[in-house]
Amino acid sequence: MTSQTMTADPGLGKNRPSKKQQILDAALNLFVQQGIEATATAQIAKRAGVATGTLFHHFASKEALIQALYWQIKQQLADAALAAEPSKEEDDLKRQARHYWDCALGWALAHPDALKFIGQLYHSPARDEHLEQQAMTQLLHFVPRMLEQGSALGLLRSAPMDLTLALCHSHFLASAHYFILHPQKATQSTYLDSAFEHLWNGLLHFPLHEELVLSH
Amino acid sequence: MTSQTMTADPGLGKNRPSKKQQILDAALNLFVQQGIEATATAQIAKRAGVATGTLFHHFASKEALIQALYWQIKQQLADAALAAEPSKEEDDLKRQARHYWDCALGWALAHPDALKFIGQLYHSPARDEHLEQQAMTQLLHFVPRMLEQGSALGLLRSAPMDLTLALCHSHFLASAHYFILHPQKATQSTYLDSAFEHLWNGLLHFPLHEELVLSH
Amino acid sequence: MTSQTMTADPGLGKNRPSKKQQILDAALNLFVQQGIEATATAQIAKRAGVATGTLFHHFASKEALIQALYWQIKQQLADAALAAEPSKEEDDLKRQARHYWDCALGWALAHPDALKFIGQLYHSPARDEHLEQQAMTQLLHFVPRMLEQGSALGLLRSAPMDLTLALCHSHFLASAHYFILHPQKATQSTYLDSAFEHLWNGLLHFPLHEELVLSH
Amino acid sequence: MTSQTMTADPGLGKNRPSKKQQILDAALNLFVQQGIEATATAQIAKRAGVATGTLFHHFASKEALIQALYWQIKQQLADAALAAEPSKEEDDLKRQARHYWDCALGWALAHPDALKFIGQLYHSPARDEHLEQQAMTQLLHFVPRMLEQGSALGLLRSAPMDLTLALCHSHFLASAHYFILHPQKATQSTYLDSAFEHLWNGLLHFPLHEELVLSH
DNA sequence: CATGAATGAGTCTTCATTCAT
DNA sequence: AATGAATGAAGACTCATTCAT
Repeated sequence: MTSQTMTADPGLGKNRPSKKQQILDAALNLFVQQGIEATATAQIAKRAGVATGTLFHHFASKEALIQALYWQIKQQLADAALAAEPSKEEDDLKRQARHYWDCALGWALAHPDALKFIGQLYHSPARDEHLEQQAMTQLLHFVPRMLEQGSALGLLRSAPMDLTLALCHSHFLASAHYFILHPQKATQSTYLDSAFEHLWNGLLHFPLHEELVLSH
Repeated sequence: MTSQTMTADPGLGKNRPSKKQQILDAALNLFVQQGIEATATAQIAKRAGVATGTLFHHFASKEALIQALYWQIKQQLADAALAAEPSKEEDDLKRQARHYWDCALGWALAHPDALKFIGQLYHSPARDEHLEQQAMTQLLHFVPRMLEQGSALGLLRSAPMDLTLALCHSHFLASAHYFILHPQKATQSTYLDSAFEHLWNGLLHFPLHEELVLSH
Repeated sequence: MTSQTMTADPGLGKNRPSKKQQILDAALNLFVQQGIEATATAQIAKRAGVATGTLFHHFASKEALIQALYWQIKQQLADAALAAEPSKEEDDLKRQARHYWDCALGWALAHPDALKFIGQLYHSPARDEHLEQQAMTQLLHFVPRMLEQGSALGLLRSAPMDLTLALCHSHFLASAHYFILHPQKATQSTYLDSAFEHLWNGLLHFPLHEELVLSH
Repeated sequence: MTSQTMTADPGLGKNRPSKKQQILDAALNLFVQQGIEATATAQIAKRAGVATGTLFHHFASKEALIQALYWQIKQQLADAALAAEPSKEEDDLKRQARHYWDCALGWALAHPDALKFIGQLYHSPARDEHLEQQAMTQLLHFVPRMLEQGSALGLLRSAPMDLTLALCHSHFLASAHYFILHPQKATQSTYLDSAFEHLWNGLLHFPLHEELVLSH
């Protein structure tokens, strides 16, 4: 929660969020419910309790609003994953990975709309590839770091990094999406473990692998 | 197994596809390039070489067109995966899985637009969950069948089926997407193997697992 | 029922009405339910159980269909009123008028859609004034005849004929409409008498009139 | 009693009517000339000198515009009839009725389009029966009041109220329509008197009635 | 900063009519 | 005579954006 947008909230002592944030909140909610294109700026403004014109004072265009929202969410997600960074000395890479996974998944479950929004943009042709790259390198840099670490230790398969990153990203999104759709299953460790194991095992390097399969 | 839509093409001897198919083709192309919402029905019709009204003669609405397109693609994908069904006697489950994987991935690479379209719809709030279920059970029934088989053999982890299915689906989509974006990598077995291994290993059941990790 | 459209019904011995008549029937029904403009020719054809093209074989245009329908209905209404023409010797003009009124109203109640259709066209700017005149003079000539007769006898006020005709026409339409909307009231003579008396008294010529009012 | 829509005309000192009123005026004019269905919203906007969107800023739909227009006209008509309410002490009910009649007819002749519009809607299947009821009870309440009064005095026939109301309404519409079509006749008292007498006599109660007819 | 009426190009969809079969 | 796929102009309505207050 560190890099929270602190735009000099004009609300002074009051706890009411700034109009800008109200707009972002309203937008997120509506985008997820109805889709991005299907949501009119006027509707966002109404839901946020401001005038139509006000929206365009804070965001140059609808497109800019979408990108600001996207960036804010990615930032919050990274913050959440890094919130209580595990001691670097932690010798167990898996446990470390699980720590990040739990933090990120926990945040996702607490902010289902944010996750769904990310998902919506993921496959959109309007997706800003450059923005995505930035987010990954600036915010979620710990993911490639861990992968390299594990690979160097011989624990993880030495797979192409960019492919692996893409697969991890998609795996996380799919898992989070699943648990958001079935909230009661997010409380059962069977399901939670299974999702993480699926990812982790997929990354592992197994000398015994072939034997196991052939001698089934 | 060819459930190809054979709508008694009125072109008879001529090889020209039916207007309905022309519309579907044009729609797919434009949807992927510009996004679904950003594509006007009039533009689809023009690209298809028919009148605006013709589109609505064949599809009740833009929404119906989208669903018809989705269904057709899923059907073709299933057909492709089942095209040369491996001998049932095949004792190696992994090889069998790889066979399906290669067929499906091959089709995806040959039809990048179709894949991208599926991806676009995947996270859309307009997504018809019911249709998705139908597609999975009617067309891609071989996936759950294999998972159960492997689980019964003790080869695969006994994970919740619905979660596993969702993760496999997303993994396939992400992989295909990656190779479509980087076509030259789709010719290198390093990459191709890596993508499949990631999925397969994630599914495996390892008695030795914990030991391996702890004794790294 | 004399001038029924006898278009050489190709149905031969069968009792099924000709396609042309089926179209007219379907059109009437839909026009009344949804409005004329709101009813598509394709819908009429479907309801009539014929192809879209067939409609345009029998009627040059939608407009022509409407006019044909209008004419047919006016004809049937006139036929109904004249069905059992009272003996000319009938000395009581009021009884004679009531006879026509009852016949016409009876037909209207038996054909509510027909009446509503006439009503719809009554105030339409698309109304063909010429056609209306023709209908009045050719089919309902007995109305002006009676008015003149009554006026000559000194029984009816000598009011301008065209104004009186318009008022009678509108009175009949309004009455019929009322009884169609409230069918159970069409069985009570209180209501039926009241509607007719209202018209008839309005036409009467009263030397005693002013006195009655002033000395109330 | 002037329930005129006084929507705080933003024109301030300027005499230019609000855009909303401009739209209503343009709509009335075009509806009457071409018919309601035959008039495009874009055409209304153009005639009103505003953008297409502006129309839908003030009225949710074409349907809503029609209803707003209808309501405004009924209001103005009621205002006109009640403009110079006759002294309550007026002992002659007929003279009182004639007063209302003249006021209403005068307004109708001064606003022929308004009258024609009412007429068009009168028989439309799109007619909102509920709105009609409201208009009658809220705006034109003096009509049923007079009828009851006259009936209590024994002057008017004790006919069913709702039927009588419908007949009076239709009679007024037909009369107004007639005079609008033949404006020069609206200056001759022969015609004006005749129209009113027709209505009034139709309402009267005549003990001598039968005798008069039988002894013609 | 905030407002919300105004804009007009653009969207999806309808529908009377035609014509090859 | 009957069919129904095809047409494309036209319609109602939307919406991102601007601007005077």
